[in-house]
Amino acid sequence: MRRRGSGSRRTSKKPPSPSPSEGEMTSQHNAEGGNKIQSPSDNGSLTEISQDAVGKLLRRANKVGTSKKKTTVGLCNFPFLFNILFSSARTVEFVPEQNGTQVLEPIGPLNTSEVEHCSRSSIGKDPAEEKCGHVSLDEGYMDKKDELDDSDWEDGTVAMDDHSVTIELNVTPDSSELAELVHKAHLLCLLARGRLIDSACDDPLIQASLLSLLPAHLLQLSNVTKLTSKALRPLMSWFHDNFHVKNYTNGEKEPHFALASALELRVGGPEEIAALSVALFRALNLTARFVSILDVSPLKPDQSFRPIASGSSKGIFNTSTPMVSKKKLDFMSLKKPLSCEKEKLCETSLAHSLKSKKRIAPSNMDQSKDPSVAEDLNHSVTNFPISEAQHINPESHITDKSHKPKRKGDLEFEMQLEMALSVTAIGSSKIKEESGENADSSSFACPSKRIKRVVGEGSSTSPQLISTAVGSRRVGSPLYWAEVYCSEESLTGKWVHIDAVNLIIDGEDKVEAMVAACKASLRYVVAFAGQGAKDVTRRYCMKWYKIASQRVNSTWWDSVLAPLRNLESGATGGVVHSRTNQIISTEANMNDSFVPTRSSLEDIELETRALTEPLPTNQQAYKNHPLYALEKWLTRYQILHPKGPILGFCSGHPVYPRTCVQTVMTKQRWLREGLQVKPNEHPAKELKRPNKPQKVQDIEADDYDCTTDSKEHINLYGKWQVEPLNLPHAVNGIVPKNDRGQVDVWSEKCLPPGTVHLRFPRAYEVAKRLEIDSAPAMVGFEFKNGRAYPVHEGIVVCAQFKDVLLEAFAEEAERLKEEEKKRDEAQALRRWYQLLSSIVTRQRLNNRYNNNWTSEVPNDVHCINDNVSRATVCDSNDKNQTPRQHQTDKRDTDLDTSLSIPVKDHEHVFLKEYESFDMETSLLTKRCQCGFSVQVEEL
DNA sequence: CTGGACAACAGACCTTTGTGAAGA
DNA sequence: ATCTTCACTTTGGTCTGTTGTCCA
Repeated sequence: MRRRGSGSRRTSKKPPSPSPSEGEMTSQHNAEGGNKIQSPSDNGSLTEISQDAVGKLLRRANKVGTSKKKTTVGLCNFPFLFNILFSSARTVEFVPEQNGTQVLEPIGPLNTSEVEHCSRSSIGKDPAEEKCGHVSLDEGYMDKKDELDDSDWEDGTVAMDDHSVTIELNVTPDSSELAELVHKAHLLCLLARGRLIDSACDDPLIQASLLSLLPAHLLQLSNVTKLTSKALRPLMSWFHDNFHVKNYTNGEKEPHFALASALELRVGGPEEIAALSVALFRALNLTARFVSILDVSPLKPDQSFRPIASGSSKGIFNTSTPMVSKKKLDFMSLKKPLSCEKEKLCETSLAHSLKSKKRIAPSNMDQSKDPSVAEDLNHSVTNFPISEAQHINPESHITDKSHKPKRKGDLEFEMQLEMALSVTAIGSSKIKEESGENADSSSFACPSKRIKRVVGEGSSTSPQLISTAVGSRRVGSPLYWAEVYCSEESLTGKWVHIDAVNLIIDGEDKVEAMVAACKASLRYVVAFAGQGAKDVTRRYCMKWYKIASQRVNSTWWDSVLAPLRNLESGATGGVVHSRTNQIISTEANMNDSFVPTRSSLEDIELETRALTEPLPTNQQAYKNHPLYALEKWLTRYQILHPKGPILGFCSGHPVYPRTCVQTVMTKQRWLREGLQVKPNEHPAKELKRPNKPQKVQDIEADDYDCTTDSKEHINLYGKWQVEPLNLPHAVNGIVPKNDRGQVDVWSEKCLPPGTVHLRFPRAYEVAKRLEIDSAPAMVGFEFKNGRAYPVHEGIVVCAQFKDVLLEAFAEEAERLKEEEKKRDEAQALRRWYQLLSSIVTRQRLNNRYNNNWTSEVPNDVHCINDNVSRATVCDSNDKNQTPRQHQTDKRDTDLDTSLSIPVKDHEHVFLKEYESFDMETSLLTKRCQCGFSVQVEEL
């Protein structure tokens, strides 16, 4: 089945729960299912921001849609945006039992996995790569779409291939705006997604299940008061032995349920495994965060968006393409001896709580045994058995420094093989698509692909190999990990990076290299805890200048994160968990004096990182670098002052701190800032004046050579060369004016002391009438026809006249209003007179030249007030002002005469009973007892 | 293959204070 | 003679960011 356009989409049935419209989104959602938002400040603002962004997006897309341009990129995502945001709020008070039922619904409300998938995989990709594969995805889309303007969706091309959606992306001329909106909305989605996972990590059931699996000696970690990263290694070894990353999806399951499934099967996607590690830490009363790279669609258009996420990371997210084939799983399982003990344990612990009927073959289960765990207690990560590690997790060998390759070819082949197995479903499907052959065979058949090794220089561990097939799609990129707060890790404690997927502990400085090796960038790294979030990109990104331009406007991002940061710091800052015995009370309730909190210490740490970024190696990076500058890349109006210190060199050019870069301006520009150049200051910089055709000025310049120099150069001055503007004071009510008899009011700062700027209209006339000295205020220039025209607005007067003038203006305004009213009334009278005169004239002419005038009288007689039951037709002054009248039943042959006879001493009375109304002509005929009648057109 | 340097290009920015003829 | 209105003509050079190409 292949559906295209909205026509066919309309036929799809709606999901059970109606989707709220844009405007009602928040309220409806909150009402639905009784789910409340925990923190109004949090979700309120977040939702508002989300709504705003999504609303803009919709409007923008609708606009583009109506202009017959394909902008499917935004359209596809809108419905998901709604849903993801709902999901975000929905999870705050999450009850596992309820969700179990939700998840089991065959087609429920669009869940976030679809959103995630689509947003990760759909945006900005080539049509051929666009596979968003979920039926409910399309249905959710349909549902929302129906509530929106149908017509605006016609241009989006969504073709369905069985269970997949093809999205075509065409770049529109104003796509930058759209790209930014999509970027923002996508960010919000991923934020919400992170909160979902974080919420799942707090699930007591999952935590309890994890604890039940944990060997007794590892349980002691919960009593450790002085935690170091080293102490976590046995735990991570055990975890890594027992939980495996697979190209496996938990389908459409809601995160809590997906986590539970992964826990039960001990196999899951990277996100699930990382989340389980977080849950485990939290179960052990450790302060832990779930950290995720928000792999968001590009901020700028025309940048292809290839999600970092490999298919393996989409465990929770459903994907369009089938996940790793059964064959692959079997292949993996064949390598791994099984241990069913854990599985049984797992089953018993979860069987009652989880209704999952899915069970992966036991072959996917654990292959490690308890004894090995015991042995590994004091084992470092790098001593992990090579073969086992490789088999357990293809990526785990990355961290293995002691691994000795047999032969280069063999190693490459093995790596390729394992990568192929661990690669995402999308990856495998892409291989199929691109090579047109079996994914397995394609990956196996290319052992000659070069292996790139990225050596990460770790602080705690030895250099690690990060491997990826060069030229192939990105695989193994870390997307999710945990951060555990280790109080003994440094003087003040430290958040320690723990990547359970790749078995890396305290490898924060390796993340960037690993991500870079996968041809990705970490633009946003966000840590989630306590339903909140905090941007910790600085911790992992050493080359901030590379990502700064790819990040959204920091003001917006900070405002989005502000409420989430509070939640996050509330959860991790001081008292960690209410159920914990390990109270780390570094927070406010210590005493009144300032106590540095974890959050504030981390802020300082991140800020320090921002200020100690290493010098870039390429010159262009200095162009807009926030910390460093090369003189070469300064702009026309920039200068180094002071010129030093030199922080280093780049390609022979000295590197200066950015703080030395000062902006220089002309005297005129400083004037606008309310500043003037100090006397006897030499220009800090001279610019060559552009060679404009000077016309007459050239001739003058020839005559006065002494002025040529200043004409040819623009003198620029720095901030240190200026002082506050010293304008002449207003004296004796006289406004100091310039040589043009006006005051240049670039800003309020430019007003001479003792004067005010009055902007009301006709101010000049009012001041003139009161004989108050004033000067026109020139507020700027308008450029028309290649010339500058001064723009005047209001006047400048001495401050003491302000009130007088304002009063006068008020009186003037009142007077003008009165005059205008009188003028209007006079004009109305004139027009009435004109109208009635013309009517009478017309009647007279008709009477004189056309005896059958009555039949031809147009029905254009308008009675202004048709509710009036009386009409006075006598007018002693002007008989011609009688309303147009005609007698139908008693016609005088000489109407002119009849009209000329004043109807004195009689006032026509039109009684209701004598009225008649002609429906056809809408004419109401009123009759007086005297026989006089008036026709009135009903308005 | 990658990154740096450079050129080309497009868009943004800055510019910065009437006059003469015709008609009322 | 004086005042008011209207047409005139639609810059253009430089900076800056982006993109493509070449080369080490």
